[in-house]
Amino acid sequence: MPKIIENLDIKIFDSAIKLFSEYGYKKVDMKMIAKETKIAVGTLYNYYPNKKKLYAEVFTKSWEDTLKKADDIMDKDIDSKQKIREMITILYEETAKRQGIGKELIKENVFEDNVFLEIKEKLLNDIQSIIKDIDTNQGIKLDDNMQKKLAQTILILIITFINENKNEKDENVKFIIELLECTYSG
Amino acid sequence: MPKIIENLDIKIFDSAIKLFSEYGYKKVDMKMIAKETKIAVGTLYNYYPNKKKLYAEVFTKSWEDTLKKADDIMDKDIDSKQKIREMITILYEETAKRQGIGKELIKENVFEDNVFLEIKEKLLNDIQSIIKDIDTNQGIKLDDNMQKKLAQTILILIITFINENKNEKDENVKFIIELLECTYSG
Amino acid sequence: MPKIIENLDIKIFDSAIKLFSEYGYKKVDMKMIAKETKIAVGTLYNYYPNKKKLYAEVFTKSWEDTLKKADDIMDKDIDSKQKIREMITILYEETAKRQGIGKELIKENVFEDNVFLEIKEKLLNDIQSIIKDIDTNQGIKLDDNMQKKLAQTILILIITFINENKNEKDENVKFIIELLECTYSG
Amino acid sequence: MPKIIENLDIKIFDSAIKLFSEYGYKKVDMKMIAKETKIAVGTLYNYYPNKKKLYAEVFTKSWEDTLKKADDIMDKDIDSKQKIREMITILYEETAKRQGIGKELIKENVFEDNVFLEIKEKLLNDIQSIIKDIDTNQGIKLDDNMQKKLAQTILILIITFINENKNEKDENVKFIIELLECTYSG
DNA sequence: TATGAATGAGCCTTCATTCAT
DNA sequence: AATGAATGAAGGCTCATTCAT
Repeated sequence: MPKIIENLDIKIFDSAIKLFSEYGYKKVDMKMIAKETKIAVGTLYNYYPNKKKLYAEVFTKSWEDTLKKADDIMDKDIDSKQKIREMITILYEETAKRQGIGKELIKENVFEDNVFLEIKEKLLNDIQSIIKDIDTNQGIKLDDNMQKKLAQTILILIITFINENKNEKDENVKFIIELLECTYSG
Repeated sequence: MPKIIENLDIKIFDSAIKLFSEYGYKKVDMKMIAKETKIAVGTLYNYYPNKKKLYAEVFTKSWEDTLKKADDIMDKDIDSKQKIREMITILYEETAKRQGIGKELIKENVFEDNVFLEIKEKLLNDIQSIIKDIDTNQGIKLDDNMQKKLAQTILILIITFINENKNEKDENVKFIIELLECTYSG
Repeated sequence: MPKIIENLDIKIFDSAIKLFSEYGYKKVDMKMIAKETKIAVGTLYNYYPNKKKLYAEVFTKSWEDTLKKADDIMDKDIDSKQKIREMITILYEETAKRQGIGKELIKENVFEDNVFLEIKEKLLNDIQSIIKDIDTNQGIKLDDNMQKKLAQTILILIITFINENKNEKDENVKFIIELLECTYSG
Repeated sequence: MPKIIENLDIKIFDSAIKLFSEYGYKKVDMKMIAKETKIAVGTLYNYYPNKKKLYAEVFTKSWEDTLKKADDIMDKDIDSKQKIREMITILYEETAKRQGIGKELIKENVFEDNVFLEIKEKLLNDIQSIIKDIDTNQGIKLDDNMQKKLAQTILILIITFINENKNEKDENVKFIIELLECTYSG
């Protein structure tokens, strides 16, 4: 068995997530990631073929994780208002963990790469289907385009508030929830 | 014999705004701006000390312009619901003109520079004061933090929808207005 | 007028030809060329878009030069035997000037780039047409494929002998000429 | 438990010859050779100290093989004209098998290593001694330098024609033979 | 002041080789 | 002896900025 550092892919991933979150894609260079992981640059390339792919991986995986947690909530047997609350809360908390990475969802022109568009689409679809779910439970019927815009609103507000109003988690979440509820009752 | 060019600072500014709007900060290089202005690269540096400052200038000025237009609407003697509508519409249209530039408001960590934070703060303050105005007219009293978040929401939704739902101007504007109105009635 | 180094394209070209001749494509790096030219690396890229293109330029130009000289001889009003002699001699002398560069004609798989195949094709065509010319003058009629192989033979022998039998210019040239003449008389 | 593999040196050699023949020195990397041999990269280094040496080995051995076959023909009891034919034919066929490897004989400055010069020298000596043999049989006396150049010519033409006129084996061989015969009769 | 060529730090990526297991 | 992950020097290219004219 060869020289081995355990779970190096994960360690690299973690360094990358940390650095990308803090500094954003551009300012992080491969040497930084290697240094943070305490390995040589070349080693990175045994696990991720290039910087963009590494970023894409970090980006995708972390959002997928988040979505999984959101889905888990959807499956819970609780009333739909409560569901919304928990959902927004979990999305908020997870996104907060990786600030710099959430933002890439907005500045898509940094990457012509489709990975980002795809994951965003997927993310929005998921949120939208959660909204649809809630709609059904509440006996309300918003049209598709409305649902889509609502999903976009939720996502972007989460990202924005995390960055803008750093220490107001509870108010931020409350605001988003109320906005959503108001839409239903309005 | 150096040719003397009149209003060169403005000409450079115009080229810069055009290019940054279309391609965003990163993809525009100083040569492009020089070429568009039909001057030499070196000349740029006689008017703007570096790329970042030039961008900041462009960014600031163009948003200030927009805000002026929004203020004009506030001074109009029309009912406050109509005001909201016109306001959102004008913000939307102006922002749409310079996509690439609007987005920088979100990805602020690209620049450690405060110019962007400052202008954003100013922008939000202005929108917030417009909201406050409307509040007063409607006899409603939202607390400051609420107002601030509402301002943030409006701004970010405009930027987002312009980028995401390009050809749906009317629906986009309508959605934002309704969201806002719902908040008041809710 | 900006800072300027006169004929820098030519100076770079000359450094490149010198280094590529001596060390071959692979071993020469852009920094070496810059250093030899006494300029910064970036400056190279103002004149040649990348290493491969620079090499291609050097390669093409130097062979075109050689061919021009060969053509001049073809136009001379001398007997065709004498023509062969002068032709081979000039090809030999010119090629000798840039050893390392001649050899690229053989190891074409280094570059998938067509520039090299094209210039080789052109070179062989030229030599072949010279051969055809001589044929006509001598009242001999070799078929095309034969002429082509003869052209290949001349070219490759020149390159080979220059590299292998460095200090035997006269014998090398004589050998090639005799080989060619023997073909005609045989 | 390390698995012990029999004749691993030979297996590596075979993989290497196959890959170098097909792709040339540069494009083949150690991982490819390891993969082809179905062993680990590290294992290669237990048998060959580095890539260059492995290549040199492959190169040397395969040419030695070829030469042995050429020698066998020399020992045959057939008329010398026939000998030339068979000799050229066998050299051609063998060289064709390993294109990528033949070419290294020309671009020797890729390697400062002497192995290539040595094997080339040996190869040329062998061909030259075959020529000498033929000379004697034909009662002709070419001087040494002439013989050497003839040997160089044969070798280089074989390599060249294989690469340039891929599907013309018979014409290629015929051309080389005639060139050689013409020298004798001229 | 205008010019635009010159500068060079900086960054991604490759791959032969090493070495812990 | 076999493994294959880890290493890191090396090299191509970019582009904001400088500065001689």
